[in-house]
Amino acid sequence: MAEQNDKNPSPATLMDVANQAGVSIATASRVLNGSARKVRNESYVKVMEAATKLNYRPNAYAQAVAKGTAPNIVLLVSDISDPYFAAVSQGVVKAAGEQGVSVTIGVAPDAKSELEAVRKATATRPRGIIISESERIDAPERAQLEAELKRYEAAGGHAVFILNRNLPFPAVDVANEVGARAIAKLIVDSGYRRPAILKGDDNYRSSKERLAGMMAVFDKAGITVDPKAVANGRFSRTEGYAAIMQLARLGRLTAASGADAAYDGQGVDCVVALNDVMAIGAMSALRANGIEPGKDMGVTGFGDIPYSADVHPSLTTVHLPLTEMGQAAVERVLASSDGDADAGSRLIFVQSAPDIVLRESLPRR
Amino acid sequence: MAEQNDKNPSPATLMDVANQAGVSIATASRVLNGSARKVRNESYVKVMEAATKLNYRPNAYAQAVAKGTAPNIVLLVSDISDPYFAAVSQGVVKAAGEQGVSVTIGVAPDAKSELEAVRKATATRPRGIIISESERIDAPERAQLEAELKRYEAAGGHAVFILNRNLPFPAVDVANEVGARAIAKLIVDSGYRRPAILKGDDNYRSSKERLAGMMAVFDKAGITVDPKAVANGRFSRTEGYAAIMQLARLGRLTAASGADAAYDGQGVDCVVALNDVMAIGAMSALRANGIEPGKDMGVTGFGDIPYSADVHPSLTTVHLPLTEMGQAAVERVLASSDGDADAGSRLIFVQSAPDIVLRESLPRR
DNA sequence: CTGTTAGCGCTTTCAT
DNA sequence: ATGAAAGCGCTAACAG
Repeated sequence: MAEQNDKNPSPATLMDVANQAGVSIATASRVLNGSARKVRNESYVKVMEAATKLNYRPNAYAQAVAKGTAPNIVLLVSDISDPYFAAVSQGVVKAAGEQGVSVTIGVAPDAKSELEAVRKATATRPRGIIISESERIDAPERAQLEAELKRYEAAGGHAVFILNRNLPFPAVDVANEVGARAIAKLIVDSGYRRPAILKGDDNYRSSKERLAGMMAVFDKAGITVDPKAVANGRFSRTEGYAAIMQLARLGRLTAASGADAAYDGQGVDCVVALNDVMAIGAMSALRANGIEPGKDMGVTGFGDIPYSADVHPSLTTVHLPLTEMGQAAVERVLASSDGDADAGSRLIFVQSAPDIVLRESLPRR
Repeated sequence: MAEQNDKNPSPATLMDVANQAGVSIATASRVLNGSARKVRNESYVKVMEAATKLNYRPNAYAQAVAKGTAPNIVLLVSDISDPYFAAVSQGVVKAAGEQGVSVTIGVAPDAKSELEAVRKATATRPRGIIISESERIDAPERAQLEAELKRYEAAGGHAVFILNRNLPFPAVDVANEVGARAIAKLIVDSGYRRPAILKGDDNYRSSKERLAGMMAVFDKAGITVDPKAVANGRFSRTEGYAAIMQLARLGRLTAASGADAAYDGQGVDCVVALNDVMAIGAMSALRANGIEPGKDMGVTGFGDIPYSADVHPSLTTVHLPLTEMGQAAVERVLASSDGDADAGSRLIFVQSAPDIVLRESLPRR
């Protein structure tokens, strides 16, 4: 009575397959996973049959241990439910998938969890670590993060940031300033003169560059942005909303609110957000204050996340190649990890001239 | 001249730490990773110091191989950039993070890639596999998928579906029908009589149940849904858009288009989408046909994805606890995997009475 | 409490 | 072309 129990709770191993096929475990390994198959056709077939019959699946971890390297890359984002990250992630996953490497997505909203996440990630010795943050976080953890990643690199890993060039690692970048100039020009040309600015942390490159580009154009047009109309916040819907609520509460937005209004009591005529989700949050807040965005006040974003076309009113913004940015990051990681020595410079530019997307939130006035 | 080269390209191993600390590798393992620390305080300190100095990070894969189990769960979604999945994913990542298990997100838009993804996933022997699909896919791969997952379960794994109870695996579920009834009632009570329905595949439970719930209410209200006003599509923005375009092209939507119009030439007075992204796509398509959603025609969705509040007009829909659904899936996976034998029934209900969210897309008429 | 010693499943020389 | 054997880094009995 052979105990050939069918519901054996453990998966077939390479050895099982080898036995079943009547070959050595080494041979089995060669046909199932190895590279150059120097295996006689006969045994090749036997092994394949055995594998199919036993439903063999290589243990990815064991392979990783034996090979000393893992077939995955990890992607760290601040928030998956933010459409910006979703779009970037999509590019990462797509590109990685095409190369047969899987991606582990980690979510780290703040510096502390980010450091933890990186530590966990390095413990898995992935081919690469891609970090896409919503802002530059100046925290004590920052130095540790850098050290950790440096060690990871020294150990043969590859770290790439997306839109953050503050740390000494390769970074995917876009022509933020060019895009900013373009939309600022549109704002001016459309007849707006008193912009409120919703920006991110000054240390976050993207925010800084976008701001610089816009300011240059405003200056040239003779517009001096009133500091009373500038608000800070993280690049999130919530903070875009909060920023406007705050401005409204202080009476800065409209002339009606009296002397506190920005621009010498005239109030602002448009809200310029340095990122789409902030713009979307801002529109909601404007409405909460009885101001109809796209009508009583112009609004612009930056990024062109997929849903910016669906919001109310649809958002006039700067198109950024979000998906491509994710892909570029993967390419860089994989190229470096394929021994491509120093695969290019530290900055990886994607698309040189961001297009501006004209929609309804910034009507000519 | 000690060759104590600092830029050694390979990370410290447990052995390095043990040597450095002057203890056995077993002891080092105990203090660094093991559970019950039965280690003398003195050696504990020495090991910790050595570990810090050498910057030791356990090799997650080696641990997994040695332990025979991995500290992660994999989440398979059809599309990360879909806000529905983003919200669910967020719940999954959050819940998993709290338990110290990391999540690997895979993207599999169709049956074929899904099967592949599951195969890759099982090769990594994760604690669990959570599958969140946008529809039921009837394809030959389906049987293989089931077989694969069954094998995975037999090997001690745990598979959980989110909103798909067609396969014999645990599934997170919500009261679709109740929600559907509620919104149908709202539609009727708001004065609408000639709904167009945008549904998903009939084999996809969520779509089917929502449809059934609505139909029951419409029937009772004496409304017979005109088959000419019913369109199929996947649960995506694109297909919601396409469905409406198609209906418009056939002249079904408005009385103006003549005899082809649904409801005996009267045309429809509202579009009822069985999911939010379809509704959003539909609104865009309506506009493309000169019909202003929320004004000329009512629109409803189902799901209450975060951005449904921001679209134009904001969407009246049925709230689904998206994040909680993700969390519930994780809890089930972890509970089962913690030996909680048969942790509950096959269906995991989240929230029994879906609320309906009143916004602007369905004004009283 | 701590060290020894087997493995975990797989890859990879190194012989044959 | 194929097998034997030595690891990969870590865990887990099993003695002390």
